[in-house]
Amino acid sequence: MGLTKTEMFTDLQNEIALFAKVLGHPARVAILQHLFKIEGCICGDLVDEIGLAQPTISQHLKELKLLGLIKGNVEGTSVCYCIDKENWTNMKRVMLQFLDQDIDNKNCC
Amino acid sequence: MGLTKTEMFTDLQNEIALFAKVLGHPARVAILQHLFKIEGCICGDLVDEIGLAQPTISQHLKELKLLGLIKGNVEGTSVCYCIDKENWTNMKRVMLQFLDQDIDNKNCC
DNA sequence: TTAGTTCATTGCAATATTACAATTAAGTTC
DNA sequence: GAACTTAATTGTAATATTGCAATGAACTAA
Repeated sequence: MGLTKTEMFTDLQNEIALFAKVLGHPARVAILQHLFKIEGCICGDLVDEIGLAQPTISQHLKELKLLGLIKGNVEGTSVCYCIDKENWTNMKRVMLQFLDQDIDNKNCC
Repeated sequence: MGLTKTEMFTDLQNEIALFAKVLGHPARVAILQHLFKIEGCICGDLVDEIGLAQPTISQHLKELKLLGLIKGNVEGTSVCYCIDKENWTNMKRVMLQFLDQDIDNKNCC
């Protein structure tokens, strides 16, 4: 069906999955890496940098913005995108708490 | 098109995206959390625990297994699934390196 | 005002994902 | 063997995602 049954899961499980999902495309990973590298960015740069068409980049930026990981300020004809530091840190905290589990494997395998 | 153009991205970017993608569904997050909690598991438990149908759970387990995050041992009629510690640690390392970036935001916003 | 620039939006096609009923496969128990 | 249990596989339907051409919106420059 392509439709995730979010109502069966906890808020935290859904939150983790949403964050992970938006990171689950190499173009969005590349965009974020680039924004970290240059600390502030114009979308035109990204189209050249990444190699996908402008509408495609624009759409990926939209998804990142929707989750709050980046924010954009209009500046003349351009739009300046950058990492939303506070939301990034929050996302990082949620993901680290999930990822940084350790296990004994004493019962199995 | 639904088809990711992986060839435009680095191996690392694709690897990060693949790991993130498999974590991008709450059922798989829930499965992993459960495996961590009980340290060794039978799939039947998961169907009851999570509430999706058996084939759906089986399919999610398959994806987790494909990425190597879990492994399954046949044990009689049941299959014992558990976290693949080594691969989990590797995934964690890759993701932490990506997530744990800091930024100054001195140029923008 | 006209032309140019930059980015968002719309519309569409192709592929991917999610979910499950039905079935199969492989083992156990009697 | 027959009946039962557990989990994988197959087939199918519905929705989501990805990508881009075409277009639109907003600003700038001449």
